[in-house]
Amino acid sequence: MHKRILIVEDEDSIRDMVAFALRKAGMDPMHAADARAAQLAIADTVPDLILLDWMLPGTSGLELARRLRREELTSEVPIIMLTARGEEMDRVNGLEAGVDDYVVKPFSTRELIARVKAVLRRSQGDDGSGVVEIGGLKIDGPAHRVFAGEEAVPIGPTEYRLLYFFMTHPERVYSRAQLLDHVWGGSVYVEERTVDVHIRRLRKTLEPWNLEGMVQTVRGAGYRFSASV
Amino acid sequence: MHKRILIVEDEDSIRDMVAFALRKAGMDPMHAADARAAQLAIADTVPDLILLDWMLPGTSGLELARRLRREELTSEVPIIMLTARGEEMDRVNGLEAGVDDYVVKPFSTRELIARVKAVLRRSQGDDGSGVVEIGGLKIDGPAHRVFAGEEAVPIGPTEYRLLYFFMTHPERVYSRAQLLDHVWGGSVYVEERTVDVHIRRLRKTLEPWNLEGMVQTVRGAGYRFSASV
DNA sequence: GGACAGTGTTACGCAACCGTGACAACTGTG
DNA sequence: CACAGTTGTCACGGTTGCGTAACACTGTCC
Repeated sequence: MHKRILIVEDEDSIRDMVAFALRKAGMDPMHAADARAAQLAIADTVPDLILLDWMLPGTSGLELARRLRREELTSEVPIIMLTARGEEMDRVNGLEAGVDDYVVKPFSTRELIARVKAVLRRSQGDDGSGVVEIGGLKIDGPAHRVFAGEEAVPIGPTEYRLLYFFMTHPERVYSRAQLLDHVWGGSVYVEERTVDVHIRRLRKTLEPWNLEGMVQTVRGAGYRFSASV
Repeated sequence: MHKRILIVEDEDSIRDMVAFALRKAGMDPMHAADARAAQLAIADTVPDLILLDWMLPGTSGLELARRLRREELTSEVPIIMLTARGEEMDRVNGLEAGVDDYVVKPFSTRELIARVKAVLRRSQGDDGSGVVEIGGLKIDGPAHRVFAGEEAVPIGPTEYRLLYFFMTHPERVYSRAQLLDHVWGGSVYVEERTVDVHIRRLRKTLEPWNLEGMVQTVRGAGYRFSASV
């Protein structure tokens, strides 16, 4: 789950500091010194988040943000602005341009990482409410309920926990042992094949809505939950 | 509907001032001087809201907030942080830890009370009138009455409190322990199975209006009150 | 194409969980 | 003090969901 973060910043010292912090936090930093380099980098690989310096040589950060919003590929990539103190006045313009958050220089790397994580969380549907929705399937943690579209899905406790884990960790393969750890809780011993059976049961409960394809088998590796069939 | 507010603050003067203001506003203040005392107080009775000083001797307010969020019983008790000016930098950390609001010292008691009320209102689906209506069932807090459509529903004290809690916290699962804490009040010890019996009694009182389906069992998790069947 | 490992499917016994009715203790009232 | 209303607890029975084994099936590698 290495998140790719593009840093658009002309000062080397700040760029290196941020890159180091991001790498330490398990993310994958790329960088560009100005707007042109940023667009080239994005054309190559669309990042999961962009850290954008307000003041850039040539095209300003604000102008770049506006452009990125207009492009289809980048219209949903979250942007965090790096601003110097005193530039805060322009917050309004930033919000208008679709910026997701601000960090005021000088900032601690801890604060930056916290904001990056928060924005990433928000951008992936996890808004902290405990409700996750993926491909027509919705799971409501607090209410302990599952919906396929508008209909409630009857589901047992273990199937529910399994589905909840999958929906909060989609697009990723988990071995039977890992699933036992996360869903059953590690301290109890059950056979690995038990996972298979519950996978089967989960598929069966999703069958009436033709969603059983979301639970996918990866031969020799485990199971994956995915929106795409 | 006396709301229990826990004040976690080591300075006597502030604590007393806040307690006095809260009492005047019709709430029920408890207090603790540090994190340890706070946890003991909570173990006795889960409050409806926590006022938490940022700087505490020993465990910091932030750390305590994180802990409380992890505990099932207190995971949804709203927290308002009391911070000194200049500590605002750490807002990010606070939001991450699930803090609901901030009040910056020095604050007026009027402001504090306003925030407390706002947060309390937000934390339960209460618009302030004390009257809640869900799916044909209406509960009138001030009048201490329940209506199914136009008809009054005869209901006992405990059933009433249980129903009131459910109707102010619908669409959400509560374990028996949580219900005991919120409806019975925490400081008394009763068996968890007692909840079952009162659930049963509540269902029976709602039966003549075919509303017993609103009280739902979630096997292995607890009970939920919901308009949808 | 044959052998084998990996996976899907089904059936079954068991344990956990929950609903229900009965009952005794408690409370307040006249 | 008697009585009605209310409450907490217990015990029993039924149901649900669970883990496991056994077997069928599928894909892969030589």
